[in-house]
Formats: sequence, structure tokens, C-alpha cells
Amino acid sequence: MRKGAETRERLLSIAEAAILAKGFGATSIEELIAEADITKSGFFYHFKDKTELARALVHRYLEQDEILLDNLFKRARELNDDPLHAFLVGLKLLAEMMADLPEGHPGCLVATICYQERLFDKDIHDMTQGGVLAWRERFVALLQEISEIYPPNDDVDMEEVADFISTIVEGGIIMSKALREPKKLAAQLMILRSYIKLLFSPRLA
Amino acid sequence: MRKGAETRERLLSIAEAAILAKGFGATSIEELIAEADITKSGFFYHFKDKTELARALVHRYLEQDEILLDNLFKRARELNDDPLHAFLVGLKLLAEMMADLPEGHPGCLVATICYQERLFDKDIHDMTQGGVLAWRERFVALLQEISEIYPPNDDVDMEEVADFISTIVEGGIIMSKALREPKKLAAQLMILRSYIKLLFSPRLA
DNA sequence: GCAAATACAGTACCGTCGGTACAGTTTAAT
DNA sequence: ATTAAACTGTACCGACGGTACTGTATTTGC
Repeated sequence: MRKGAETRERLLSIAEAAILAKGFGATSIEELIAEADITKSGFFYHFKDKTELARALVHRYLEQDEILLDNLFKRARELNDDPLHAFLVGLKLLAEMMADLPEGHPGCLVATICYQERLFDKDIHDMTQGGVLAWRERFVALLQEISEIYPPNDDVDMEEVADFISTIVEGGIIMSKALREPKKLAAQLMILRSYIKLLFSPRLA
Repeated sequence: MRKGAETRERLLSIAEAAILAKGFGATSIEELIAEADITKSGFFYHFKDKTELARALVHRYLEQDEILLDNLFKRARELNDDPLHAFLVGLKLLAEMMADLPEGHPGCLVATICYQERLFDKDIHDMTQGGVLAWRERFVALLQEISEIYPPNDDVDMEEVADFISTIVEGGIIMSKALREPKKLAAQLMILRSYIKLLFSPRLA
């Protein structure tokens, strides 16, 4: 039914924000139902336990993330036919998107889960690992296309460079939070852009 | 007294490992005292509450971290007089150190705390922010020295490049955990090394 | 060698939370 | 009107964080 899915989504959004701000273990079901204005029974109607909430949360997060990245790099490609320039535009669009978040990036669910490994079962860890591997595949494909036209100026494994992008996003989020500089993530993405430029620029070498 | 400090250190080590694996909120005092083989009274003798435990943990962590980085980059400098090569050697030493951890990096306390902000007071956030700023200062000094000899091949703010190093470490830890590849952090540090090489290499330009 | 601080142990208690169980009720689709 | 969906209400358990306070063995300074 429609209304059920709506409540479920509201619960997921509230839970995601709470978990990113306090951690999974410190997030009580009671505070979630208080904010969602439903009863405990209502919560357990949608999720049989806290673990299932986590599973649903990760599933939704990775799905939304994929859609966002799809759109972003598709737009970047439409603006520019050259794969290198398209990628550089994509990184800039991503940085701008991050810079536009007034409170900074709320945090990555994958990172939260990694830093609370013992609270989650194999299923969830498989999901987060799969998410990161999907990022890798996406970026490897883009980088491969670039390196066929622009031979890289350093002997690096393209899979590592692909993971480097995720590394900067994850690290940049932490730096933003730790330094309380919401724009730090965007600035760090621009340094990544600098690396990609130097790595593939034909003017050098 | 000697014995008290010893118990305190043991408690801190146990707590650090537990918090990095389960998060602060999900780490119970009871499990800590069970592993340390003391009573609840013993715990509250050393720390008046959980918050003071966190404070002590961060303090110790940042202190140990500073000593480690001091030694590492001092050694790198002794091996090489040129600031750029010394820095590249330092990054390699760091990568090797990370690669030598059989279970991978246990995690960074600063990152854990960032992803559980609402559980900690301003004091602790000031401490973690101070820690990250100390990293920035350290790396800015090293990079400044390099850039005076080797003009950078791209127009980037050295403060951002300094933060980039911390970003890679924080992000690399998460990638290692998420992918369950203990050596991922080391590999990502080598990509950072590739960037530093390209940024300052005089053969390019 | 003695007082005093240190470093705990023991016990008891409170409120909160995750989770279970199950019966009852409203809402919406067909 | 029927039926499934989407809840509410109530009651209860065990574990845990935290408080409080008393007692005691062990050092250490003097």
C-alpha cells in the first residue's frame, strides 16, 4: 500500500540521519519512533528488528548513490565528448554539489558501518563491499577510456586510481567533519582533479 | 602510583580496540571491565564517566600519533637530504608500515568520533580538530620546503595538498575495511606518492 | 613504622532501551 | 462489504549505563 511505503521511507530517512550523527549502536528505536510519531509496534511492523532496518538503509543508500553518480557523469559526458575532459567536468560537478551542501556532507553509510563492523552481520558487510566495488567498476571504465587516448604520465594501476576517487570522497567527508569546514570535501575533490590532470595531461611527459 | 597507571593504560587499550570495532555508543563499560578483569568501581575510579574515558583516549591517541609521525619523517630526512625525495621516502615508509599490519589498520579515533558527533562534547571535538590541524601544519611545512626548490606543476594551495595527505589516510582506512583488503591503505598511499611526484617533478612542466 | 593517599572490591539500586508477544483498531483497495 | 494493510495499546523481560556509598588491601612519603 502507498501509505505504508511512505511511513517506511520516513523512518529510513530519520534513521539514516540519526545513525550518521550518533552511530548505529547509540541510535535507539525509541528516538526514531518519537521523531516519526508512530508507536513501537508500528516500527516493528515495518522492520522485524534493528538489523533489518540497517539492511534496508544500506540498500536504499547504495541505490540512490548509484542513480546520483549515473546522472552526474552522464551530464558531464553530454557537455564534453572527450573522456578526459568529461571526467574532469564530472569531478567539478561533484565538487560543486558537495560545496552546495550548507551543513556539509551528512556522511557516508558505508564509512559508518566500517567503523562499527562488529555490530553488523556478513550480509551487510557484503552489501557495503559490493557498493564500493561498484564505484571501482564505474571509475575503472571511465579511466580506461581516458588512458587509451592519453597515456598516463606515471605507471599506476588504474584500479588503484579508481579506488583513489572513493578514498578521497570518504576521507574528505571525515576531514570536513573533523575540521568543521563544510567545503573541505569539495576542495579535496579539486586536488584529486589536479592529480587526474597531471596524470593524463599530454603537455607534460 | 605505578600500578594505577598500568591498569589505566590497559583499560584505554581495551577501550580503543572496542570502540574502533563497535563504536562508542555500542561499547559497554561492562565488557571493558570484563576484559580488563576489574570491577565497575575500579573503572569509575580511573574515569568518572564514559566521557572522560573518551577524552583520555583521544589525548593518548593524538600523542602517540605525533610521536610516530615525528620519528618516521625524521628517519626519512636522515636517509635523504633533498626535501622532495625525503618526503617521497617518508610516504613509502608510511605505506610499508601500513602494509605490515596483518589485519590492516585498526582505525582512526578521529574518524570514529566524527561519525558519532552527537555523542561527544565540544572539548573532544576541539581535540580532534586540533589533531587534524597539527597534521596540516606538519605537512604544510614539508611541502613548503619542497615547493621552494621544485616549483609545482599545477596551481594548488599547499594547505589543501597537506590536508590531502590526511584525507588519503582516513579514506584509505575506510576502503581497507570496506573492501576487506588490508593492503588497500598502503596502495592508496602509493597513489598519493604518484601525485606528489607528478606535482613537483621538474622533468615535466 | 605509621599515617595517608592510592587503587581498587562489593553491593545495591534506578531508569532506559532492545526486543517479544499478542490483542485490538483504523484505513484503504477491490 | 470483505479483506488485507497499517498500524495502536499494553505489558513484560533482561541487559546496560550510571550513581552512590562503604569497605579494604597496597603502597608510598615521611
